[in-house]
Amino acid sequence: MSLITVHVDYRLALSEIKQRIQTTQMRAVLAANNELLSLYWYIGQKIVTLQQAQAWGGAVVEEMAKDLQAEHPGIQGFSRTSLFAMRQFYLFLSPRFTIVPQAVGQLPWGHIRTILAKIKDVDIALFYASACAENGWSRSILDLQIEQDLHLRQGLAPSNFKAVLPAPQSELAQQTLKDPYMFDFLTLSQRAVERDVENQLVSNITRFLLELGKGFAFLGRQYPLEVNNRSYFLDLLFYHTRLKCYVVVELKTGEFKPEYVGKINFYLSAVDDLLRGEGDQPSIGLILCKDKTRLDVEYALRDVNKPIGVSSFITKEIPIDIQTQLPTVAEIEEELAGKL
DNA sequence: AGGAGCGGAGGGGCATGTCT
DNA sequence: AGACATGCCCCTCCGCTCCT
Repeated sequence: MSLITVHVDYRLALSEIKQRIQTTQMRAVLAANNELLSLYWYIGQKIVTLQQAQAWGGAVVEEMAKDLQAEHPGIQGFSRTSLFAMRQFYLFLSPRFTIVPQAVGQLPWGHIRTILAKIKDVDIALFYASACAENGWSRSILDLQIEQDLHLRQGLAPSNFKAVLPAPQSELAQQTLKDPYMFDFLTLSQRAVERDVENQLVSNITRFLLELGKGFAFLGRQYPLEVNNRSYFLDLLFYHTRLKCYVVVELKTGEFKPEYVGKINFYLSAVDDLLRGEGDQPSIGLILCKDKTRLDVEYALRDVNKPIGVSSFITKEIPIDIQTQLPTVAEIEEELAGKL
């Protein structure tokens, strides 16, 4: 056996061990978290049972918090507030579940408290719990997604995926698109043209990718394609790692027009011919426009054989009347001078 | 080293319910 | 009706980790 082979074997083994250490650590943390949540569930259940059986109120919670804290001075997490949260946790989920549901068991306690505080419907809560576990959101991102009603937008974009893609791929593709997209990190005037939107999207690429969702890998803007000695440029090009296909995005700052479909259809054929590789699924088109009517989109997509979706997007626009009402620099300086 | 981001925790206080 | 109890939400603080 040559030295080089030994070297390669060793490197391979080392990387496999490293990976195993990581997954074991992760599983241990998850298991510990699950145990903790089971404890919280149990305490919540105990409090509810006591309150029902003895017709006790919150005073018992107060008392229990005091006693537990006195009993375990080093251990945190048993304050009055925390015990109330455990009680709420149990009351909320116990009509449907006898133990901590799987999606919820993967979340940190702080995330669960956020969901409990903001969501009153069990199904919607479970939606956010699984989305959060799947995407690894921090608490502030979870907050943002709830505020922007992700559960109402996911999978709602009108498309022809069902008609032109085979079953599992069409379902997955549909779930990937939202309607509308929230680009509220963009500040645009009424006259914004496509290139402005594109510029801002690219300079806010982290927020943009977060809003698009998991799996979108950014390949470029104004991506050049050579067809028949003529150059065409795609507004934005992505590869979706889970769908295993290219995603062509066309930006329109105005209302949806049927001819946009023809254009993106052409781009999709070009991408399928020039870029699509052996294992790649058919490329998908997404038209992002400021406005659309569902019927227009349905007609425009009806007899198109490339998978295309249409979503609108919402930005933080500065209305004209406010723009003209904004103070001038001189006015601000004057104001400041008065204060000092 | 220190700044930023994250998650855990608890205090303060508000809204509603209940008792006198 | 007013006083008091109860439930729980918002905000902030703290400690930890990771990155620069």
